[in-house]
Amino acid sequence: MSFQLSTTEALRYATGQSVLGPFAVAVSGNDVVAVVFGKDRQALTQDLRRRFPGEQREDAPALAPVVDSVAALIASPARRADLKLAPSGSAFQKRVWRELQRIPAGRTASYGDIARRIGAPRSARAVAQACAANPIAVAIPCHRVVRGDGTPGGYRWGPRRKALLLQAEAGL
DNA sequence: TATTCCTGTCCTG
DNA sequence: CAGGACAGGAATA
Repeated sequence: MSFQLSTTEALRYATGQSVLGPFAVAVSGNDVVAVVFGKDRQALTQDLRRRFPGEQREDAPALAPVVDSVAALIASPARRADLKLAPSGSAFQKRVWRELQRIPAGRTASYGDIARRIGAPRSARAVAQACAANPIAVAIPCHRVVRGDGTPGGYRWGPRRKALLLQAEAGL
């Protein structure tokens, strides 16, 4: 849940535009801790404030390269992003998120598949819940998880974004 | 096809 | 602390 770093430095964030709409990226030190979508700046900062109750400040100049990297990743989700990710969550959630990062671009896995791979074969629904709680959109590819029957399943950021992401990495 | 139960988390009262 | 809601799925009737 909450995490502690050796520095007393506040969380830094910046916003940007992508092919899937406005987004925000938050970093702690050099680690990306969140990538979220939202309809405008106000919704984005409100989302961040809800996720990270502690002190935080906008730092657009310093984070410009990170914003560019994230925007490029959203446009081409199949590419390998050189971002250091540090999502905070429960042990179960981290197991799920780690497994998601092993799904190759252009491929999908079902919620049940992920549940089996982390050794919790009955926990497909809990896996879906963990996907929904994924704090780092696109970079942790929760969009590559679909239902066992092949239908898309849900997506925290809307079915349209999920479909577009999958379509973007389908042709390789 | 419709019920029922299962699993881990989060939100509410 | 109890109960319900979830981005699912397997088992059962």
